[in-house]
Amino acid sequence: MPASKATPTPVRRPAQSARTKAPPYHHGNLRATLLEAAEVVLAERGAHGITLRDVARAAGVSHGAPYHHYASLNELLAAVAERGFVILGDALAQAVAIADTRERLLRVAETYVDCARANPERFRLMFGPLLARKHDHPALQSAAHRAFSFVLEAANAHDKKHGASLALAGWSLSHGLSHLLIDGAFEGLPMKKQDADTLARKFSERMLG
Amino acid sequence: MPASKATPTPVRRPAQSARTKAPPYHHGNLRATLLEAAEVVLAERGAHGITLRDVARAAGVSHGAPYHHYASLNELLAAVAERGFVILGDALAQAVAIADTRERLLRVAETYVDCARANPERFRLMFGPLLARKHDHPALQSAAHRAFSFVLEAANAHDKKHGASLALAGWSLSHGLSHLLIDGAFEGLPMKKQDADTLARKFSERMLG
DNA sequence: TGTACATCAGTGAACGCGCGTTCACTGATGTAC
DNA sequence: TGTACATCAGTGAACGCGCGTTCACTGATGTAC
Repeated sequence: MPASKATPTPVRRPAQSARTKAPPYHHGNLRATLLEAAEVVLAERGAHGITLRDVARAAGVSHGAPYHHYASLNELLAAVAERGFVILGDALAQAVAIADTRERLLRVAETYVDCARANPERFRLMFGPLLARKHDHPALQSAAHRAFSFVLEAANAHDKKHGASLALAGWSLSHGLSHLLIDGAFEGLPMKKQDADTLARKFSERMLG
Repeated sequence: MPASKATPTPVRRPAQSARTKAPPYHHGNLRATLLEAAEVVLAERGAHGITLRDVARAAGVSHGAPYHHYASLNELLAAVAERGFVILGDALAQAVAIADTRERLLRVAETYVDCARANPERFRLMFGPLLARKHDHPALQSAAHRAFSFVLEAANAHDKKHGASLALAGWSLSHGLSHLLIDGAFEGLPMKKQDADTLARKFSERMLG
């Protein structure tokens, strides 16, 4: 951390932001930069086609450099998935900040689907094979658990008696809608473009009666 | 097709079933055998880890042999996905063969989820990147369209006015439940094992009111 | 029925490729004194 | 402030690997006559 040094430290590290071209040595922020680069590559190539060497290229470092920050490609991907759950959790935390419990549930559904559509490949990664082995990735597991808990709590707040069942049903609805939308399964169906944005709310209203 | 020959044809092709060890030449049924082998490898390794060479090994032929039947690995995978939609479509065709339109919808949901849980990796393959490029695989596209049509029609039969919306909502519900179940997202939640079998029906009842 | 021959559907060696990972190295940094 | 040195975090060559695909080949089959 060069910033902790009190002396002026001239132009040795010129405005070392993540977007600046990386210097040959002591990047200073490579761990975070790799995570960002992985998101970019993921969005381009998909979880199937992502490669450690691609990520290193995108980050502007040699392909050996990432091993100083992540033990393997799998750990980097787990970090991306974890970040996805953190982002989803943060978005849901905002969504539930409303008194009306019915509207709260509708907003949870909307937020969930929006999150998936905003970054489809990351969404697929989050629920891919990594999640099945979440016990190997504690940080991923706890981030996922946190995100899920907002859904469960919102349902419980709305319906104390059948909260658990409502939560899983609503979650399933949002999750399935997310997948079908990003997979393009609805293509060819008579549905206007802007309708897609309102489906989460409409379907959830139907479920809540 | 050796079977079309009228003469007895002694023991040259000894009980040539798909399970018999393949003879070195002129397997006779390799296209179908490869498809079966691909399903086995898919279930073991997942869509991510499947390999043409693995499939050839599982089928008991050299790794060059598949090219006489499928132009590429991608075409073989498309054929597996297509078969998945055919199977799903057949199951749905049976499910909708009941007069009561409400019960019909409940059975569609049950069947959909059962199909996914019976073969999770194939389910993932069916809705994976191949589906997005379904225009390159007409047979896959039409099999998928047929399967989807059962869902849409069942909803229309139950509710002429809001059929389209109900169909997509019910489809989303079943699809999301399928994914969450096979991804193990519900693990750790207070839910008895046998409950999973009844979720599709319960959630759909909630949605239908 | 027998024979010649075209075609079909396998084999297995070979190709180039990009991958994940390792490793000896080295330049940059921070710290003890 | 200056110097010696340990440590950090890069580089880039190298490794072995399995992959998809191609290709010359050959054994088996079916057919024309």
